[in-house]
Amino acid sequence: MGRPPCCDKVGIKKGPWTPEEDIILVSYIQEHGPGNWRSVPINTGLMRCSKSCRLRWTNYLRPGIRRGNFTPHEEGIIVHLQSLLGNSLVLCRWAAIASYLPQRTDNDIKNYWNTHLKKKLQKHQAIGAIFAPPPPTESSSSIVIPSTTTAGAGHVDHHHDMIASNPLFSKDYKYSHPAACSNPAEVTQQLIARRSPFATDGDSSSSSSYASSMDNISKLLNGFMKQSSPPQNDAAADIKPPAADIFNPLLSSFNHISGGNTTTLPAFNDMLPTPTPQPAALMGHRGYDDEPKQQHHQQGPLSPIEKWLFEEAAEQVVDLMDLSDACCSVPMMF
DNA sequence: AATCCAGACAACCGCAAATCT
DNA sequence: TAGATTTGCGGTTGTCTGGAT
Repeated sequence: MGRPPCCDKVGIKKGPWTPEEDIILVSYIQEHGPGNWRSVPINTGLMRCSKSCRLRWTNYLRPGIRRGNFTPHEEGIIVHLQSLLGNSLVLCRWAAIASYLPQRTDNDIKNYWNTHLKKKLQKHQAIGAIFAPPPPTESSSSIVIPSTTTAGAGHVDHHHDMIASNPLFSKDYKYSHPAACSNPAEVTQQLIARRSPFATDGDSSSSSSYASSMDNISKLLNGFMKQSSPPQNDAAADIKPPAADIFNPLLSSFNHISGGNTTTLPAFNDMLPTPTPQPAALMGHRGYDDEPKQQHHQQGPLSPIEKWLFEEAAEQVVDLMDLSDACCSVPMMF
């Protein structure tokens, strides 16, 4: 007696998305906005489940997504927050971490962690196991929590070790991360400031994110518009072709934006990610897409857990600074 | 040139929480 | 209030690509 099924399981297409499917999805969302995902495959004729449509949009097609290499600054944030969120809660909160990097998706961050940062840290920790001073004693005041992440499976992590042994903190991160300053209060403020998706931190690279995403979609649209071949299979033949009156303005808008003009397409502007760190992400609340949008824009007070995390982060940075000072004379292995 | 292998990343799966009737 | 359903998240898998042999 709940909601009707979003889609029929029979005939659902899986695997990589085709440019045609992307176009259909983008054009539909451009017209109707994201949300109400169960209606997307029904109304577009896409042979995909609503879940797949949402994932495709969220992780790939959504405007504002920044693709490509992660900066040392971003790496620092990820490693830092992963050391906090990934080891202090039951699960690693990729969504919470992603909320501090509005231009990156949780999937991207997760992938980047698993393919790059995890190995980087493991390598460093392996070296550290040989050269590092004795581990802290149990009398240390820091909280020791069993790791539940894949990265840390089977061992207990100490926050200080995690951060102090972090090559990003001791090298690139130390000098590029705005939070890597000597004032713990400022560090906390900076972390809190990142709750705002529109907070500027002087990162010049951030300005390119929207354009790069627009560029991708523009290419997609261009490629699609050039194609004159009919759908290659029966299933695709059933797909309702997007109307030209949707595509033409869409294409011109994308070209306009990706061409360097800062004027944004209003409809897409409204759809820009609202990556305000959601207390829900920390508290386990599951928000819905069709929730009132202003809810995501509100900064709101910090949840108790967030407060605790930020306070602890500030305390740990103080300790980190002590450690960094102590280790400054030690040549880095990188 | 062909094959193998590892890295990168897109997509899927399962689960839990929220929502609806 | 119960049960069905949707939605979102984290973990995992599958596929593609580039480099090495």
